[in-house]
Parts: sequence; structure tokens; C-alpha cells
Amino acid sequence: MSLAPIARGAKTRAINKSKRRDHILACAGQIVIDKGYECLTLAEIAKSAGVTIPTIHNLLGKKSQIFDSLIEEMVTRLGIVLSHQPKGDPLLAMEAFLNEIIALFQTNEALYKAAFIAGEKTNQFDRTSQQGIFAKSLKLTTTICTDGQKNGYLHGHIKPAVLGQQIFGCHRLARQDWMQGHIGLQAYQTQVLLGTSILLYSDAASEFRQRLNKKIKEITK
Amino acid sequence: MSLAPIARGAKTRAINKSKRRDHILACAGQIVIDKGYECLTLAEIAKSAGVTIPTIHNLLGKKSQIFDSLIEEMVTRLGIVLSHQPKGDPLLAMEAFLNEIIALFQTNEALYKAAFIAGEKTNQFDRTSQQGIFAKSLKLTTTICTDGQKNGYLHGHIKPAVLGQQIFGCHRLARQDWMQGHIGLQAYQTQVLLGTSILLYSDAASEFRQRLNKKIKEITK
DNA sequence: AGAAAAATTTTATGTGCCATAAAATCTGTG
DNA sequence: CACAGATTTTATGGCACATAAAATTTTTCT
Repeated sequence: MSLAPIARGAKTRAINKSKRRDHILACAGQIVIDKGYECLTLAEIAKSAGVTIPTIHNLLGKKSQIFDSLIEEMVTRLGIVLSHQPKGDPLLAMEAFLNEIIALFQTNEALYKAAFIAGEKTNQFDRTSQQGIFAKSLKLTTTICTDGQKNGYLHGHIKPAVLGQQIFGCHRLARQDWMQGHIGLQAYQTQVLLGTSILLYSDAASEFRQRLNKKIKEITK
Repeated sequence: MSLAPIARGAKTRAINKSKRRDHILACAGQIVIDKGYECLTLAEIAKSAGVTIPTIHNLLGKKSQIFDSLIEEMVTRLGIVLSHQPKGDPLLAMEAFLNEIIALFQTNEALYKAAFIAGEKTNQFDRTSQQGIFAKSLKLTTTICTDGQKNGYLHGHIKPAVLGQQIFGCHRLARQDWMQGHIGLQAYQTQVLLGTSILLYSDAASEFRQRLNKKIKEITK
């Protein structure tokens, strides 16, 4: 009995496999964009990609793993946004952060929405992981509050960590509403900005407080 | 050709039908309590109720309608809580409101949780209806803020309607987290209370502000 | 009581979805 | 260009919801 034969052509095959995989994923993404999340069935993907269902299983694994893959890219892009350094007073920093997120979602609203829905269903957005977008977002809002205190914008009567978490909550709630189709990106933005302003207002030093009050009035007029 | 025959025994039948219906619903509820939401299949209900699947369809309609029925009672009870009149300063009123909700959910946590999940999936909690728990909750938090302003607890720099909505948001977000199993009822309560206190703090008059600050410190210590 | 009428339940069946084993096909390399 | 191994497909199964039509039960009326 000889040694097991060494696999030949492994590299080429791996490259091709990856290409086929990407093609199927692209089809899956397009289906979500065109027909919505609930139409993303294996049969639909198979038809669109010109393969059979078992091929999809073979290349991408279980259906939940298709979601995983779809989400992966989204998480990466979101991660980039979340690693930007905040600048200016807390309101400006929060606004910049928010605007970047909205702008990102606008590039492909349906797909991002679907990815979030899928991520929630499959518990993809590991809330406990320090690497996850959850932790990163929270860290960002908290950092802005901490800096805001250092630079005299906030009193610190309310701990920056607490304030940051509350503001992060505004983001989460608005995103939920958006994901579930109750509001659009425009309202998403407004809703978060209002909540953020009020929360900052609760701990703002006098001068900054004026600015926030003006902002709040402007939004709610 | 004579007249169509008049249905006989209609009343008795209706009563019995209702009983059978209730029995099946009770079984469905028990399944949710015992085995969780995802185990609530027609086959499971049928087995537990000692009937066949088509019988369930006959008595309760489509599966989504089973949820509707399960939710109905919950919404009624929640509606009762939501129609209680708030008393005392805004913090006390908000606390009373919150405590009633938590106490209610504690009576059968699994079932309430399942009902909320189902309600969200099937869009049961008509967000637009003035009769819905959504509108009622929002109205309650807003009323507390309005009263708080009248009685000098709040400045009114932030419109009571806006503040009420933000506080309502705290409830929604915490409930989401609870529904999705990320936090328990205890944390639910704490989270809402903290958010509420901070939001009230943002517009609180001097004396009340002290009280809120103490509360916030107490929760976040 | 017992037959007729109507409601109710069940049997049988269909559809849609995800999933996998085993057979058939294709691919890259020596 | 043949072969080894990777890849795809055919065939099949399981599970859940749903419904038509047959069988059964219940109620009422004589």
C-alpha cells in the first residue's frame, strides 16, 4: 500500500472555487436587493446563479452561512467607519459619526437592511465580542463623551460611559425602526440626532448647552 | 324551491366551539412556556391538544392567527396597566408605570416574551392605531412629562411630547433586549429607569434635578 | 327514539423549504 | 490525453404549513 496520493492542482482549484463562491454570493445579494429578504431561498439563489441547490450547500454550507458571508463585508465596511477618530465638540463628533453611517447605508439600503435583519436572526453581531460592531459603536459614543468632558463641553455629572451607552441606545432603536421598515434613512438620522442632542444636553456645560438647545429646537420645530 | 333551512343549535355549538378553541390556545401557550417559541408548531399543538392539524386550522385559522389570539389577552392586560393614572412627581410616576409592566411580565415571562416576538413578526402591534399599546404607552409617558411641567418639576425647555417619546424609546429598547434574550427582567427595569432618569434630568428644575442625580448615581454606582 | 341536517373532525394529499448521500461529470496536471 | 480527485447533479428525505374531500359526530325535529 503506497502513501495517499498528493492532491494535484490544489491552488488553481482553490482560486476557481472562490470565484464560484463569490458569484453565488453576488446573486444572493442581488436577490435581497431586488426582491427582499424573504425571497432569499436556496432555490432562488440556485436559479439565479445557474447552479443546483446542493452546489450552494457545497460551496457555502448551510443557509445561515450564506447570511454570514453576506454580512461579513458589511461588517468590515461598518468597522472602517467605526474606527474613524471623532473630532470637534461632542455634537459635531456625534453628527459626523451618524452621517457616515447613514451615508454608508445609503450606498445600498436594501442590502444593509437585509444584512442587519439576518445578523440579528442568526445572532451574528456577537454582542459580547470586543471586535464586533456592537462594542465598537459603543466605544465610539463613549469616547466622544469622555473627550467632551475633558474639553469642558460636558460636566461629567453623568458618567461618560453611561451617557455613551444611552446615545448608543438611540442608534440601536432608530436602526431597529429602520430595519423593520417603520422609518426611512432620513427619519433614522433625525431620530438619532434628536436623541443624542437631548442626552448631551442633560450633562452639557453652559455654552455648549445653548448650542444643543438650539439644535433640539431646530429638529423639533 | 323552499327557503334555505335555518341553522339549528347554533348557540350551543358556538359555545362548544369556543371551548375547544380555548383549549387549543391554552395548549399552545403552554408549549411556548415549556419549550419556547420555536417549538410552537402545528404538529406540537395538535399532539398536545389531542386533535389533528386540520382541526386547528378549522378552529383558529392560519398559524399567524394563533399568535393573534395568544397576543389578544396580553394586549388587554397591558392595556389595563397603561390606562392607570400616573401620580406624584415624574420620576415616581415613571417608576410606578415601569414597575407595573415588570410585575405583569413576571407573572408569565415566557408567554409575554413569546407574545411580543410574535406580535412583532406578524405586525400585530399596529403602531399607527390610537388604540394600540404602542400609542397608549407613548401617551402615558408624554402625559407624565406634561404634568411634570405643569407642576414645576420640568422646565419645558424640551417639549414634553419630545421627552415623552424619548422615554418611551427607553422602554422599547429595553424590551427589545429582553425579548431577544440579552437581558432579564431585572436588567430591563434598571435600564429603563436609568434612561428615564437621565432624560428627565435633562429638563428637570433645580430641586427635582437633585433627586434625579441621586437616583442616577445610585443606579450607576 | 331515531332519522335528517349541519357542523366538525379526520384522512389523504400538496406545496415549499432546507438538507444530504451517492452517482455522474468535470478539471487540472503530469 | 488519461487519471485522480474535486465538483456538480440526480434522487431522495424530512419537516412545516395548508387544504379538499371523506368520514364522523352532534343537534334538532318529528
